[in-house]
Amino acid sequence: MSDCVSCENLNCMIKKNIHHEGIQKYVSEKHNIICKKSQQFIMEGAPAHGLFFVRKGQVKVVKTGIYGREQIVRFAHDGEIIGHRGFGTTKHYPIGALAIKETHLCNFTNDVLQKMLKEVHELTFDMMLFYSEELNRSETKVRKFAQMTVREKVIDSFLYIYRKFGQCEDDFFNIQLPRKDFADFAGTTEEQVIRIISSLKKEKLLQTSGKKIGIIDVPLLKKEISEHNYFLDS
DNA sequence: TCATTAACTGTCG
DNA sequence: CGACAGTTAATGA
Repeated sequence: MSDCVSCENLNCMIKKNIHHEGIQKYVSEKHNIICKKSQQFIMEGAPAHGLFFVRKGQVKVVKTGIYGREQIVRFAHDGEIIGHRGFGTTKHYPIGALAIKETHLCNFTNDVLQKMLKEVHELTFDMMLFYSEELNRSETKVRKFAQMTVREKVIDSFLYIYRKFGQCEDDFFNIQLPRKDFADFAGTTEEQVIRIISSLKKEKLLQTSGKKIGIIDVPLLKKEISEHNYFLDS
């Protein structure tokens, strides 16, 4: 349970490199944390105390905007890293993070992680790939916010959720999010999201049932935004 | 059951 | 397109 050897999460880069010499002693120093639904485990602006790996669960990463408006920076699930920008020279977390549903986390202090990265180079390489991807995503996001209409941003958000979390055979996302969260992620308001959802429902591209949302026709929905945007995997 | 939260609608600037 | 107000539906203590 606590040592990564028996961990079932194959997406985790620690797990991937667990066979390397010398990593074990660091792994034994990590902390296991269990967060209940909607529990916040990183406070924006709080002193950084390491980095979190999602072992199992769903997390949203949040940043408070200038007018007190909340922006969802990204979502994360099994195997992904949270709080990585608090690592290194940064002394405070620039973001907040909270569990969407019950989530199991592994926490490494900066100190332990630093030693680990200096020793296990394959892990360092995987970290670099992660940072590189993150940068790529945020660059794409800048363009999205600058050039897309609200409708396109909302659709894009749905496709992001679809890519990331998928949906079951009944065509509903494998994650439950209130409309407000879609709004905070797409950079608009809850009302706009609601309106776009109902118009997409009329077009038979989307379906809802209470809080559940799902895409009926993925290729068609993609077409809705690819008219103006050369759609790359963001 | 009541009280709170979330989903939706209409309107206005 | 966003902000506000107001109604209805769902949720849960």
